[in-house]
Amino acid sequence: MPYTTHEIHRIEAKWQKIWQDQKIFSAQMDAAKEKYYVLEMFPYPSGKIHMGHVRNYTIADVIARFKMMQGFNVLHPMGYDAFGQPAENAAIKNKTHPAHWTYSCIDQMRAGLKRMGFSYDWDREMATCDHAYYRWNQWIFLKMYERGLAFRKASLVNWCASCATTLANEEVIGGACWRCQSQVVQRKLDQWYLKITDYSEQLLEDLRKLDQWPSRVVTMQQNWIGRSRGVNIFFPVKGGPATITVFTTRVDTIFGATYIVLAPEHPLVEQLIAGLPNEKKIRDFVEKVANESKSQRVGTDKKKEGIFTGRYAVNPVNGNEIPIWIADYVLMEYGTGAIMAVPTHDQRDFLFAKEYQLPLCIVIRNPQDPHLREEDLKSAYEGDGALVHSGPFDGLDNREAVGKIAAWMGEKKIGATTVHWRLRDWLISRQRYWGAPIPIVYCDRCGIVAVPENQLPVVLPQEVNMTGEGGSPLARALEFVHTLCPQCQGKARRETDTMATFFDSSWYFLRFCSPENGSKVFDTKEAAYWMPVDQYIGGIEHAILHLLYSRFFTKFFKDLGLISFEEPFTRLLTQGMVLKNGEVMSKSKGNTVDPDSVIERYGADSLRLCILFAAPPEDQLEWSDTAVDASWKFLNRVWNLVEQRFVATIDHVTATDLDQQDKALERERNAAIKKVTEDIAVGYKFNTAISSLMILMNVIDTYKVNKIDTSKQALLNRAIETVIVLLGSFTPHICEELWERIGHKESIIKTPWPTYDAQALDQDFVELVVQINGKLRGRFQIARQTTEEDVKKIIFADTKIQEAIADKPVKRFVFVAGRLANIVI
RNA sequence: GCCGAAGUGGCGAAAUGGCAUACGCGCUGGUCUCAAAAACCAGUCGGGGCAACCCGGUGUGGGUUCAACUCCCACCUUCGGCACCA
Repeated sequence: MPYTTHEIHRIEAKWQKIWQDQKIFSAQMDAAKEKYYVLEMFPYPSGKIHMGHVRNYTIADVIARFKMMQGFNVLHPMGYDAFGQPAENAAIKNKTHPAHWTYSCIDQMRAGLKRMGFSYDWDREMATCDHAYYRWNQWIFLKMYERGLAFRKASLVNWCASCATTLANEEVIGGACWRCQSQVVQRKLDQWYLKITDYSEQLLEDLRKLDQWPSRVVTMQQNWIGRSRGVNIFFPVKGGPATITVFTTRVDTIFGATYIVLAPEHPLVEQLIAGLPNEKKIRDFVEKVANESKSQRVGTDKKKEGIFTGRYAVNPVNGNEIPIWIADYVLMEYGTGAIMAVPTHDQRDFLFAKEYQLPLCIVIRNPQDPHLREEDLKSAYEGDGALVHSGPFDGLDNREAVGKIAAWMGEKKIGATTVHWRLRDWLISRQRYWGAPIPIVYCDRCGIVAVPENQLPVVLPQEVNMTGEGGSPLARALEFVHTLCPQCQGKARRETDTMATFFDSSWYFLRFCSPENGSKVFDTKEAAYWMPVDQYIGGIEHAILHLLYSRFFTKFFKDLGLISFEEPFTRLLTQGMVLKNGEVMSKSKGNTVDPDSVIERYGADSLRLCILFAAPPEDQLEWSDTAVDASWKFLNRVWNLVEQRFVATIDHVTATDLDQQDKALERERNAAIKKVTEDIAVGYKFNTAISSLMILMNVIDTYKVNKIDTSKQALLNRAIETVIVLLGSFTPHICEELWERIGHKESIIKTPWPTYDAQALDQDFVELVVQINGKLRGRFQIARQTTEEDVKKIIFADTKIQEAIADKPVKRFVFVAGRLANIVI
């Protein structure tokens, strides 16, 4: 029977049912067995699965199945990151409820996942929009609130007008909303924050432990956390009473500071300009900058603009009086919102100083041009050199001077060494409906009151009027809003913002260890056994957002004493995107390929094989219809091989004296075991693992069996079995079917992973490459153990080699046993 | 500007410093067929040669080495991240 489309569908459904009925992938804690936790970043349920999901989950599935066959106790769960704005938007558009929309998407998604035959423990399936899940969000929030890690503050926040909600810093990509790409503006609002900055040091330090993460992800996190060591310098304002604190990483240039610049939003601005003659002009300027969006303000080629306050500060190292300016190129969010300007050694300051004719003073001598004068400078010199005009530090190398000047300033109490972080606290309030309610109540008498633990969950009300406009929808659900204060029982109001959905996904991997637990956020014994996740797999787009937040939550749980490890994900794989015609597949570009349509024609196995074979997991993958066809052809070959050449009545390999053909078959069989095992284990090189199976197939195809000789048939049988077992993780349905057909009773998953015989890999004769001066000049079939001396004799006796050498003297003879000889003449 | 990754046939791609292009696609020719499809067999980096074989060749230019896709230096291109970060 050929491997027809009809047959494929029958077989795939059959085995999916068997796996389900027998609970083959159900994971139970077992202290006697070594665990392995494979997890892919759980999907946002937006409808049917797409090729990106298929790729992500196929990679994970191969790893999970491979580990199962290697005898690990594998946890491989799946769930849905189900809260979020798209559900709300879709509900508004289609006049339905977000819950309805979300659960119907989940149904479609689950069906798609099952059709692919993934090895999930479906008993652990969960969705974050279920109150059995999000009540623990609320619990975590309360624990953070108790410890001062969740707090409310009024400040400028990122606001996306099109999404009608606030955004975390991590959600602003290049000045635009991560979801809808509209420009983000600043708004002053009272909002809830998580104090992720308390963990800056740990989040940075522990990156060192992540040696099995892609280095670029580690680097991106490093940059995001952005530790910079420097000095806070205190500049007294002439005529007092204020002191301006300036942060600098270049304290070595302090003697070259010729003016000071404040950010327009700097709190001292008001005090400094009050009562000055040009007060109004300055205020107008501040106003003008405030009205610019961030991207307008920091636009790449934008000219720096500023205004003189009329006031002066005293440089504490030399007593120089320097003017205080306000300029748009200084940002309130970074450092202290005030800088000392050193135009000779900072290009930004240089451009500004030239624009407004401010003074320059060289303090680092450029070794290339030591006599350069200020008036000849074409740009700032940002390199190294010896200090000049720097009082007691003249002549010092500027890098050495950094520490010395900082120490000196510290002693004189005119500066203090400090560390500045780029990481900001995490804004989690969202003015949207479809999210976990923040468990807080506002009481006129008691103020901000946390909802007591025993009153959780604060359930999201069903009936809400959503328009996508006019603030939090929950604020209009009066039955929800009006409540009693847990402390005084007086009238109170609930918090009507919901939590950012990244909160939900920051701890789901822990919940998967005990998803049914109704009394605790997670079972600590289960978590101690299963966690950390051994292999995490997902897209690079989460390099900062989700992965940073999850690391933060993990550290928080450790501080709560619930877990004992620091990092949630031991090894991380970021899979490449799936492209069509050179562009990322997306609905808006209209270049998607529906996995279902491929499955319909070729089956899930061909789709899986095609995706695994086309490119290494981390690389981009260009989708090709012909490649699926090729995968199907290959599986068809395997199918026909079993049908036509496997003889079930012969099952033992008895022959001991193998001929050349037998040895070649055995060599390829063992080589395939070695290659597939190593390729999966070392670098998830599925593409080359599969190619080695194709090579084995090619050898099997040419292997001839004498009908009378049962030992040859036995060898062939064994080679066929090896193909099926090794292929089993890649294309599980067809392999289970064939495995059963050749007489096995148990699932292929229960079969131990095969081992190879190193001796069988050795060849009696090897091809020795002979080079002359590194150029290929001949090949010789030589017995494997031939010594260097004997090789020399054979080679130099060869007429072609003799011709090539001619009469030139041999200077050197390089010999690599079993591989190559190089004659240098 | 800074940081990171990558650049190899017509295409997807492969190569512990040791035969460049494995494996697959596509293409060409053949077997089978009335014919086609499928399947199978052979060929397939460029140039020269009837041929054995020779020459060139992994983004560019240098270097290290008996030997470089691989290591080092400089540059070009593409992609990704960060970015008036003081």
